Amino acid sequence: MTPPPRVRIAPSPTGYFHVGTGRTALFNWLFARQTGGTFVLRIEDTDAARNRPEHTEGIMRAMSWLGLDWDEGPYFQSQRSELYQSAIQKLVDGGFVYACDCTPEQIQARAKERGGPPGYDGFCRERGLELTAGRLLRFRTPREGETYFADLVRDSKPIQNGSIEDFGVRKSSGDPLFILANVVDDADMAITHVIRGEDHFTNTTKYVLLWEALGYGPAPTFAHLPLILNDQRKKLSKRRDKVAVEDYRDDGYLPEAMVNYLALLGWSPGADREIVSREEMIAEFRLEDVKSAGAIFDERKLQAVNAEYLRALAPEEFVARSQAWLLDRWGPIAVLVQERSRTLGEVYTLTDFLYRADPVIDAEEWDKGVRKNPAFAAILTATVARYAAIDWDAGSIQEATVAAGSEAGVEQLGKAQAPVRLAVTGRSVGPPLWESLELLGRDRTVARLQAALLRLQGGPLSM
RNA sequence: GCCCCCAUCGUCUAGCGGCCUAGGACACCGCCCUUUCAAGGCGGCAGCACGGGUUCGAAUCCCGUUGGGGGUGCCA
Repeated sequence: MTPPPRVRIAPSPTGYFHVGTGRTALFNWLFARQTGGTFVLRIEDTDAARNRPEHTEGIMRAMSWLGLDWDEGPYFQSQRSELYQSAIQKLVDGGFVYACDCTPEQIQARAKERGGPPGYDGFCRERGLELTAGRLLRFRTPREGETYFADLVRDSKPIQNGSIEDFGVRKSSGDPLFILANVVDDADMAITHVIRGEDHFTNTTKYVLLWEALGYGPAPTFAHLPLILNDQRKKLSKRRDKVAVEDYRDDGYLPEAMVNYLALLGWSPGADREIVSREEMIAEFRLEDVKSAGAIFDERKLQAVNAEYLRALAPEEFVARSQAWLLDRWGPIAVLVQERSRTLGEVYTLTDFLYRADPVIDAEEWDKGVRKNPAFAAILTATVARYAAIDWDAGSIQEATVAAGSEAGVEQLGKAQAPVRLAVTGRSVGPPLWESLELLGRDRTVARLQAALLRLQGGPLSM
């Protein structure tokens, strides 16, 4: 009998939990739960520059929200350096690595000069540079032979070792590079199945080369999952796509619906079913059944799935869960409207802009605001531009609004913020604006400003 | 450029040589139900990228073409 599998999810702390990471975590989790295996959480934080403790909390919160409980960890690569150092020493002793002092510029320049492909050309391979600190260590990729790994999801064929460049394993700072830490940890944690995104497919050949050099025995089994794409068929990117799991949580999706939808991206329960319980997924999930083509993330379909889950809720539970969601949004702003409210009813109208898809625009106040402020449009245009480029906190928003105002020739803060307040909240009075915008979020704020500009274009005719 | 992967309705997918006149879901469009809007029911629109093979038979296997994606960092 083979021992139960050990799998892992290994996110790097980048500040949010990517839906692709969520799907990968889910498939690992399903596999572990189904086989009685172990699901390990490992934080890959070898890049000290990008490393922040609060990001790790975000990862764990998102995983918990999705209901993906881990059995071991979190392990932190930043706390396991002895392990990597001894692996590096092993590579040094075995003659598997050499020192390199080329700068990226030099490497690039040489590539350009010879007109060949970019990438490292092996310049230092035979220079016999001393393996001192301050120098990058590169893996001496065999020139002969080929390397192969089997994949449960997609076809893979042997790769000519000669086509693999001498990749770095230790930074000049002494810290391990991703590939090294990744291999060492998988070996140390006895990972049996590496289930990860297709973007790691090419890395896997290097992974196996390293694994063998370190004498770790049989390599794990691999399963490279199809990428989740945007509607341009490109890898989902933070810059232009809604990629953070927490954003979907904040928009009011149910975690069980999110999990169900994510499972449908690359896998199918078959028999013309789509809505399936967690238990059914655990029972029926097969890595071998995962599709190998990329899948576009379609929020409309997610909405439909979510709507089904919502309708299936018992009424009391629906009330409880929607209340909790409402409270989350409204709580932080409540205290800010206390001194502005004459009745509890007004508390609602002063804060409704936060949890409605679009603000309720009071036509009278809008017309009056536009009439009284010749720079109305100019201010909105200037804020749209500035809001895109700032940190999203109350202080920065205030600064940017003041700057936008003077750009539009308005020095009074009251006048500069009025159009923004009208555009975003629909009213001329309300809670403090900067905090309101911070809570509302950059995307929604900017979208409303743009909608207001559009509304303005039809404005003069109707006045 | 080079290496690798992928290819069924607009989108997510079922299909793993005959059950395919290609099924389901989302979206869209009708009709029914309904005081309204949803939900629900019924129906419609829409796809095997192309070209060669293999086979009695191909969406399913093979080759090529085209198209798409990923990788090509002292990021992970």
